[in-house]
This record gives sequence, C-alpha cells and structure tokens, in this order.
Amino acid sequence: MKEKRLERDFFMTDALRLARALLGKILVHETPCGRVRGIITETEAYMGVDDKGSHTYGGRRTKRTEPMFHIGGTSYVYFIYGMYNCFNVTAGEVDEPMAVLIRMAEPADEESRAVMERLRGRSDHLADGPGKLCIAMHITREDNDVDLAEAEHFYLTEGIAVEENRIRAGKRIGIDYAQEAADYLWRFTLT
DNA sequence: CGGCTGATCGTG
DNA sequence: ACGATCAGCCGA
Repeated sequence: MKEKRLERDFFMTDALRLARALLGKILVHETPCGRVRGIITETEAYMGVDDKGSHTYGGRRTKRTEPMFHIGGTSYVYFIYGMYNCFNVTAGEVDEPMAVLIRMAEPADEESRAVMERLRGRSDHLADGPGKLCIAMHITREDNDVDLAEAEHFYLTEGIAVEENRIRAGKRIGIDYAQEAADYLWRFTLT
C-alpha cells in the first residue's frame, strides 16, 4: 500500500502544534544503505525569536541557522558536541524561524530495523535520542536544508493515528541555559 | 535505573 | 570556550 505523503500545508503552523502533530508520523529516508522508515515517538518544539532555548532566539540568523528561516517543512540538520547530528523540521512561513527537533523514532518495518541495526552496529536503542536517530536513519549535514514536502528521497507520511491521551508533555532536554524557557513543557512523547 | 565522565569539533 | 549528545561504567 502507498502511504499518503505529508504536503506543505501540514507544516504551515507553529512549532508547538507541529511537534504534537508529528507524533506517529513516519519519516522516510532513501539512502545508499537502503530505505529507512521511522515512526516518530518524541519531539521538541523550538518557537523561534522569543524562545531562549531556540537557536534563533532574538532573531539570530547565521549560516548555521539559515534553514530555520525557510518555509515550513524544510530540514534543519546541525552538528553538535563534536560528533553528532540533530534533525529538525521547520514550521510556519518563511522568516518565522521555528522548528521541531525529532528526538526518537521506532523502526516502521523489519527492513528498516535491519538497516538501523547495521548503521548503529547494535540491535537495541536504535533511535531513542536525536543523535542516535540521525545515525540510524543516515541523516547527515548533506540532508540539511532539504524541502521535505518536495524531495524524492526524504519526506514524511501519514503514519499511525494518535489519540490525544497518548501524548505526554515534559520539559525540553539539554537547555539549562535557557532560564525560564527551560521549564516550558515543550517536549512531547508518544506512549 | 540514576548519576558521572570523556570523546570531539564547527560555530561565534 | 561551549554545546538541542552518547556510551560505558559505576553503585544501588
């Protein structure tokens, strides 16, 4: 069966709503190592210029953060801690620099599990963290600034239906420097 | 399971 | 210098 692909309008909202909406959706990446499909199970919202946790807080616009200013549905992949990548999906209009960090995914089928196991070099904890997810789904900086609503090899599909009561909200991880914004319940997990 | 630590480098 | 992190190790 052919899964329905997510179109532009899905991404044309704010990061908080998009972060919830992305739970249960399937991220698809066609790579040289094979096709990998992951069901998204944890996300974090980064709300942009007014959010002290966001790379674009205060309107900070640099070569690194540039994709966050692009149209909703653009990939934003950045390098962190000298060894890992983090994958985000931008939200909203051009020049509204919001994004959703994709923190976790489950392999959506057995072929995807096999690819993830090979890329990760282990059979557990395949994509239960933003860095691990990028390794398991072969997301690199070459996948930065790609339009996920248009690209052939990198996109999202409808996935599974998610009841509101299966979504847990919690504090975002790793942004202790963000003062009061560190306590916002802007992390969403599918239980 | 929770806490600690070293690895490692592009960006500002 | 400093991170939107991870793995391995420790103790409980």
